[in-house]
Amino acid sequence: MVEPGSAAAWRRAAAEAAAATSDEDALELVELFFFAYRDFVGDADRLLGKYGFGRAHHRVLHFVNRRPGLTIAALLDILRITKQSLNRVLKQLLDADFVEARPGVVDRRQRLLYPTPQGAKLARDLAALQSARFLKVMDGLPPAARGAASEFLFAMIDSDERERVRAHLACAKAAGGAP
Amino acid sequence: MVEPGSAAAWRRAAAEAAAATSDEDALELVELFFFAYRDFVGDADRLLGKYGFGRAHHRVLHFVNRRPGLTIAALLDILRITKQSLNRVLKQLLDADFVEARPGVVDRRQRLLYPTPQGAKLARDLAALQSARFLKVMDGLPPAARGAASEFLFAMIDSDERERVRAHLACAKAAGGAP
DNA sequence: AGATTTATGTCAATATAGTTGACGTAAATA
DNA sequence: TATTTACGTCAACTATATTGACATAAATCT
Repeated sequence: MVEPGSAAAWRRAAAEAAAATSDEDALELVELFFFAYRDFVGDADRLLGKYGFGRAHHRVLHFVNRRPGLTIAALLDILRITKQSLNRVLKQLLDADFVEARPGVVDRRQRLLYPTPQGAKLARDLAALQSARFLKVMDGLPPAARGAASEFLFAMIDSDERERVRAHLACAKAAGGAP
Repeated sequence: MVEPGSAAAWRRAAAEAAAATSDEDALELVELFFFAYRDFVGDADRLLGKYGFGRAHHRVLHFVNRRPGLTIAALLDILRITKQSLNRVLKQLLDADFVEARPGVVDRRQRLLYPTPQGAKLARDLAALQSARFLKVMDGLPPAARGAASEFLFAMIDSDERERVRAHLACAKAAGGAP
């Protein structure tokens, strides 16, 4: 493919082969990301269907379980939806006794959200499904590549959002949410 | 953390530190994947809004542009939605002259879908946005980790779907779709 | 103490993206 | 000729989100 005598062409090809990610590679990554996410959420969708819940319920239940005592405002901030949209889903989870709301102790206007025992169980089951996919993938990856996957995902997040995500992870870890 | 004298505990800790992915790590990956995808699609959403289109239009336009001459059936197979759902968005794309349908030459029942010039341009602009995120991420990653990201995403796809995805990518590459 | 802000709830209308089910039509195929 | 295939379409429905307006109780400011 490299024409003999063309130093520029050779240099270009060498540079590409060495490290750079081409536009075509990037497009492939875009599509792989789409397909990977499609299958990733598919696992949980099937289980949620048995309870008459959807993805919206999953997200709420997940974050409530992961950070018990979460306020409405904090949840809205994570999910990036309006309170009206959240309220519909949250009310169903409260009615079905998967989530419980207690008035805040320091600020009684707040409603602190906690998973009920059955809520925590469903959250764990859903997380187990999705974690299982990751565990299997990581297990099949060469050890050196494992840290890369996590680094890669973190880098995919908006740069001005990374600190908040990092804080959320630290907070969840400290709370010992659904381990 | 490692109690002296406990060989079993030491071996466990060493094994974990060496390679294994813990349940807590897996949970973190689940959340990172959620946040990464949220921001990834956010880029395109903003541009689509200017045209009055949504994510559904994006997906159709993307795959039509990537594999010109795609049939309805093939598109349904990729998107995993019903033809009624596809038809609504597809009709809008046809009406707005972003996609064109030509009767199949070998089988005249088929409608082969092609992007119009302005459809191809929008598809390219959208792809450029999302590719840019990947290019930036890959550029910031150590060279050794770059291949890992692609491998990782591919491994995240359902095992019984990987062949079809591989075929799609090969097909798109051969067609030279929107490079 | 009274005024204002904050955290949250709620009603109503609307949009987008998807579903199931039923029926129609033209072209390919057995 | 009969059947299957590829696609279109009408209708009713669900899920998830939006905007806008208004209500309430608790915290906070002056």
